[in-house]
Order: sequence, then structure tokens, then C-alpha cells
Amino acid sequence: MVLDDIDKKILRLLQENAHYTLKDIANKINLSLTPVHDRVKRLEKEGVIEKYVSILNKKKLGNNLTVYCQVTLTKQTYDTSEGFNQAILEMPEVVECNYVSGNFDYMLKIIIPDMESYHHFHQKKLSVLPEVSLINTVFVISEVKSTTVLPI
Amino acid sequence: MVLDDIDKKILRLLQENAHYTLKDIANKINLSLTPVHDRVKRLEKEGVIEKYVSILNKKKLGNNLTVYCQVTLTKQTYDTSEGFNQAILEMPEVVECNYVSGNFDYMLKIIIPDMESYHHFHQKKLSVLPEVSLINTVFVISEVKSTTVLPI
DNA sequence: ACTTTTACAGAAATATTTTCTGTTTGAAAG
DNA sequence: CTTTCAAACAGAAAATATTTCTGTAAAAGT
Repeated sequence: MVLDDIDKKILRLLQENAHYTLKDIANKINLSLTPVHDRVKRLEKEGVIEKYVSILNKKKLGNNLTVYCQVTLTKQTYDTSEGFNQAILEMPEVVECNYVSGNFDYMLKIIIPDMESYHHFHQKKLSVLPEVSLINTVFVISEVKSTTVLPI
Repeated sequence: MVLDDIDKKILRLLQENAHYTLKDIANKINLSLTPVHDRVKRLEKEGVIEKYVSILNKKKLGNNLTVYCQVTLTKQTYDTSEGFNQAILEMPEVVECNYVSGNFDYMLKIIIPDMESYHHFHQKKLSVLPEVSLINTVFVISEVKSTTVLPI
């Protein structure tokens, strides 16, 4: 799918604020409602726009600790990976999980209330997985930037 | 601010899909429009709901490479940190940046078209910052999980 | 040269959000 | 003990937004 300049403008706006109305967008890019509507629907259908979500404030929900876990598996086989992946998908405190290159196998991002909850998560949920051999924890001291906006 | 069970149900729904209508939500939690409307407005006003955004598909935008950069600064002073932070905020390919504990100072997440773009970013944008002393790159081979949904 | 497609505009129909009015309930004040 | 007040909710009306329909003009394909 080819994205022209108008598509890109629409995407930039919608990335910022999913509650912009078609009229808002139409005004900002000097078009009528129809093409804006058609383009947004097309972008949704093609999967360029994956979904619309609400971003909540972690701290106001009581999640005051963010950590990265660098995980090494016991074996680098497909079955071991798949088992680990499935387990991770079930854990709501794991908000990111990527299989990576380097000295460890997975990089995880965990959002959790406090150190005590992390201790529990580490000891009772993560390290007990049969696929997990080693966990190295990197604590976030201060968040500088966190955005869902992709460069277009 | 105290969140009761109804607030939490609303937040869980809106985290999933910011385009649920008040009616959708009202139906799902067996309430009329009024309390749903009032609660959503209150949650927005209190900052529990920070914003509504559209999630775009990275690959469909041509961003096929994700990497973590582990950055060590030249000095651990406030001014050095602040200088680095400001520079990072200006870089659209950096979607996450956290000051962390451990063997390095910052953990960055970079979303970028390909290895060539990363090479350019690394050499011409990141390593040239006067605050940066060392960069260790961890390449994402495969994305297992990536969510904006926080545990409630 | 003709047909088809694409991109757009305007307006009508439908749906949603917002505002208004009012009821019930439970807690605080007299 | 009863009166007052505020919070939580329901229903309906008003204001907005989205969706659908009709139509035009320009570009692309036959």
C-alpha cells in the first residue's frame, strides 16, 4: 500500500490524538469530510491503523516501578522459545517482550506497583518457568521518554 | 483519587479500544449513559486517562528494525543527563528512553526502517552527542509482545 | 474517443456525545 | 429523628459526529 502525503498527515494527526473528529482533521489538512473519511477507513482496513487505545497513567494506577528483565533460556530450541512466549503472553505485568541478539535471549519490560511486587513476580512467576535459566534485572530510575508515536 | 470497580471496568474497556462508544461501555457494564459519561470525564480530568491515541503498524510504515541501545554517558552529572535527555526528546526514532541502574546509564528503544538507517542513526545522531561515551546495541530479532495495556 | 476508476464535495440519514432535568440513596448537620 | 446536602444514576432533548448517498471532475486504462 502506497501512502501519499495526505495519508501521512492524517496518520500523524491520529497518532497524536485518536479523538480528533473527521472535521478536525478535514480542517487541519484543508479537505472535506468525504476524502478524510474514505482515507481513514482505508487505512484501518489495510491495517496501517491497527487500533485506537487509551493511554492510562501508570502511577495513578499504582504502578510505580518499571524494570527491564534480560532473560536467558535454558535451551535455544523452538519448543523452549514457544513455551516461554506463551507464558509471557499470559502475564499482564509484562508489557513488552522481544527475542533479541546478544548475551541474553529476551528483553522484557515490566510495569508493576513496587519492589515487593517485583520480588514476587521475579521469584514466583518468571524464574519458576522451566524455560528460564537466568534473569538480569535493570531498574528504571527515571522515565525520559515514552511514546506510541512512530516516525512517518 | 479512588477508583472503584466500575471505574476499573471502564478503564479496562477503554484501554482495549478507545473507540468504544459510551453506549457500548454502558451496555457492557450494565449502566446508563450518564454515569459512564460522568466517570469517563472525571477519569480524563484527573489524568488517569492521559490521552487517546492510534496505534499504527510499524512494518506498514516501513519500520522493520527495532533495537535497544544501552548508553553510557561521559559523566554522571545533572547537566550531562539533562543535555542528553533534551537531545533524545528531539529524536523521533527513539520511542522510549529510560535512565536506569546497572552497568550503563540509559536504555533506549529505537524503531527505524532498516540496518542502514540504524547505522546512520548510531554514527551521525547518537554517538556524536557530547554526553555519550558508550553505546551497546541489542537487536530485536522477533517481537513476542507489545502492549499499551496496563494491569488494573 | 470512450469507459472506468479515483479523489473529492455537499447533503441527508444515522449514531454518538453532551447537556439538562429529575429521582433515589446514603451520609452529615441541625 | 428528620432535614439537608451531595453523589450516583436514569431518561430525554440538544448539539455534534459519523456514515451513507448522490454527484462531479480529472486521470488512467481500453
